[in-house]
Amino acid sequence: MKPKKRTTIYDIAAKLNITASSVSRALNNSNHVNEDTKKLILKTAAELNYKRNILASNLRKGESKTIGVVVPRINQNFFSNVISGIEETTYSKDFNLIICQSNESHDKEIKCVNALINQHVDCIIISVAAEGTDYKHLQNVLDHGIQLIQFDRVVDELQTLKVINDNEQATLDGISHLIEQGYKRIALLEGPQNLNIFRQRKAGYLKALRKHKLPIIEELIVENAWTKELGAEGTRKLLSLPEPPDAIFASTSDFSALGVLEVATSMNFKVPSELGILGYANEPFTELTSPSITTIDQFSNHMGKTIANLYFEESGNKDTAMVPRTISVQPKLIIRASTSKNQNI
Amino acid sequence: MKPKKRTTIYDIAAKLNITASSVSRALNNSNHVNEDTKKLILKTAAELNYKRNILASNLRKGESKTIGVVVPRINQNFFSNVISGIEETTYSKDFNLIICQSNESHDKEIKCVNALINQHVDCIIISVAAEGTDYKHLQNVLDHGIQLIQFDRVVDELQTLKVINDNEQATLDGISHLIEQGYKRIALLEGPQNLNIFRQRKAGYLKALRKHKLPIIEELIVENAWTKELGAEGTRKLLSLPEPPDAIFASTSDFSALGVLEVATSMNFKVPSELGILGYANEPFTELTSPSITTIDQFSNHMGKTIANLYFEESGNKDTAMVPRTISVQPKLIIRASTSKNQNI
DNA sequence: TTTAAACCTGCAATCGATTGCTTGAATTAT
DNA sequence: ATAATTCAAGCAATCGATTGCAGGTTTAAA
Repeated sequence: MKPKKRTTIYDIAAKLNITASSVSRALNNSNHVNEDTKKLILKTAAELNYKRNILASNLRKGESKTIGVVVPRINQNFFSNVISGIEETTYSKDFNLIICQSNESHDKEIKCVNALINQHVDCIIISVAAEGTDYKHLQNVLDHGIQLIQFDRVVDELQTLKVINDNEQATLDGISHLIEQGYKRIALLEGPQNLNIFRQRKAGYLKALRKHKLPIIEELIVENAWTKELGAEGTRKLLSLPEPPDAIFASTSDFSALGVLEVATSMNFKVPSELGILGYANEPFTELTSPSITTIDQFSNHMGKTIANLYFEESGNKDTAMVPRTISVQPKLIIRASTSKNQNI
Repeated sequence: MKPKKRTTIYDIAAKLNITASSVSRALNNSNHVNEDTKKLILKTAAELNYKRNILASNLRKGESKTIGVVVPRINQNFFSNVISGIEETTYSKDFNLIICQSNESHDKEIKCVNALINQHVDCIIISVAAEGTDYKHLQNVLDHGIQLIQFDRVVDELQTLKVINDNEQATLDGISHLIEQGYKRIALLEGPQNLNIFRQRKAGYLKALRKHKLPIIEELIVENAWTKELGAEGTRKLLSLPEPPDAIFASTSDFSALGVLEVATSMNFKVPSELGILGYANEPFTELTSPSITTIDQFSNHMGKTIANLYFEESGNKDTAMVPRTISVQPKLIIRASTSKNQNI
């Protein structure tokens, strides 16, 4: 690690006996520089292996061309796909991406957000942690004049741009599909109700039952069945009931659905004939289990692109004030074997 | 987005009738400031919702406390786990992470690396794209005095810090396991040989065969079977041979192994009794297929932490020159049903 | 009481790039 | 040939934080 000094515009200027101003203008392709000198400067810059110091440039220009992303977990399929989508768009616009993960911890989320504010990022994209009900740190982002875009797990009260899946509609579609297949006692494994997505999925579930005039049975609704283990535990209880359900909607995730499948198999319930299973998220493994699991695809990569585009669209019109709005991406029901009571798929 | 001006140290100084120097010193907890004024400054800073401008600070200090990461794909299980591991460590050290993906494109990789150099990152962590054999851009990183750490897919010739899996040993273990199970005609689906990891896996395969005195049969070695589709295609050819193999090592990935499994099933080869399958990477789905797939775990999250720690260790001793060295993480063979010819697992 | 040391605080330069303003030269129009 | 315009390039301030040096005050030591 020798601290070899990097060439600056001054080095180039000195070598060519001109001022740094001209060098800067040439490098920014301004038309206030003679074409010949511009070429000469560019050539010299290349020779000296010049790399613009973005820190200085951004400081001067008061922008950072950087977007911060905070997600619960980078290595969760849905989020890494969203990030990948965001990256594809931001890269094409020459923006940098700073990635943080909250690990579902409210405290870490706050620290990450503050770190990003310090960095003077132009925008913060966030999907909030499961913990926490207090969102001063997000209000703080807005107070600093930084664009804030929430996605997937959003805080309704905050006036920001939001990109979400239509969880309620997707669930409605999914449950309706179950009912059409002939399932009548449909259980719900629900997630923490402080997160909007889980509230919406529950709402979709209830709406579907009402729509099809099915009774809502309290004992078929299991709280907080987020992980595979909790999903399995909930399923064990459900299937031990005097009148067990004939279908289970693992609203929290496909992992939970996997737990359902494993318990069902071990308790000798036949899937899908005796028990239908509906998951959420279209994790890659859902098409590999036997039977494969019916689930809901969230178009995560596309969602990432939508988010990034939203930012650039919005930052385009600096004159008009930001209008808080929500873009809803329509998820898609992926029908597979685990819910095909009637036909073979 | 109102361009609300952010408070600077000058605002604080003006309010308290002191100079920015003192404010700066107070904020940096220097002991050259009176305790009382320090407290007052900190209090005022909090009141004014002051956030240090890292750009200015870094520009002045000539450091960025930022690490750049370039991987082929963010949303690939192995890489997102490594990134997650890196993040956990860098976060605890107050460093930022800028993430880029090359999408396996050499050109994009070069652009990403240059963008990171522009950003004045302190370190670049990279796993190179499959494309490309020319690594001037990485040499360029070193020439700029930026620490460079390669991982997994490394370029041997470059004198840098490297963190790798012992691919050869892992493969040796895997193939030996196959042989012990009684498989005798073991095929290899190999990856692009410009990548070190695939060369090493091939080397391990050959070494294992020699060690156990098995013949090396050219027609059982299939080039470039990287994806699930290519793996399937290669398998179709292999299983159509007059003397088909009795085991296939999908050295490129578990996805390729999945292709093998699907083709084998559709061609009515019984796994594992008639065909053993060995994958690589321990993707989550490998334990969900039927039969589950034997594979090799790379301890990706741990690898990420190792990489980040290596950087901080190295940056600790600025006085001594960097000694290029390689840290080898030992992967682990995960034995599952797809190779259990003898016993049931 | 005098001298030395310790302690605060301010001044001003610095990091590298950008940009409004100005000047001088070259070009065009009258 | 002279005035008007265009063009190129330089000057100097600016973005916000940091830091070596210097000046002034207070405290401790002689």
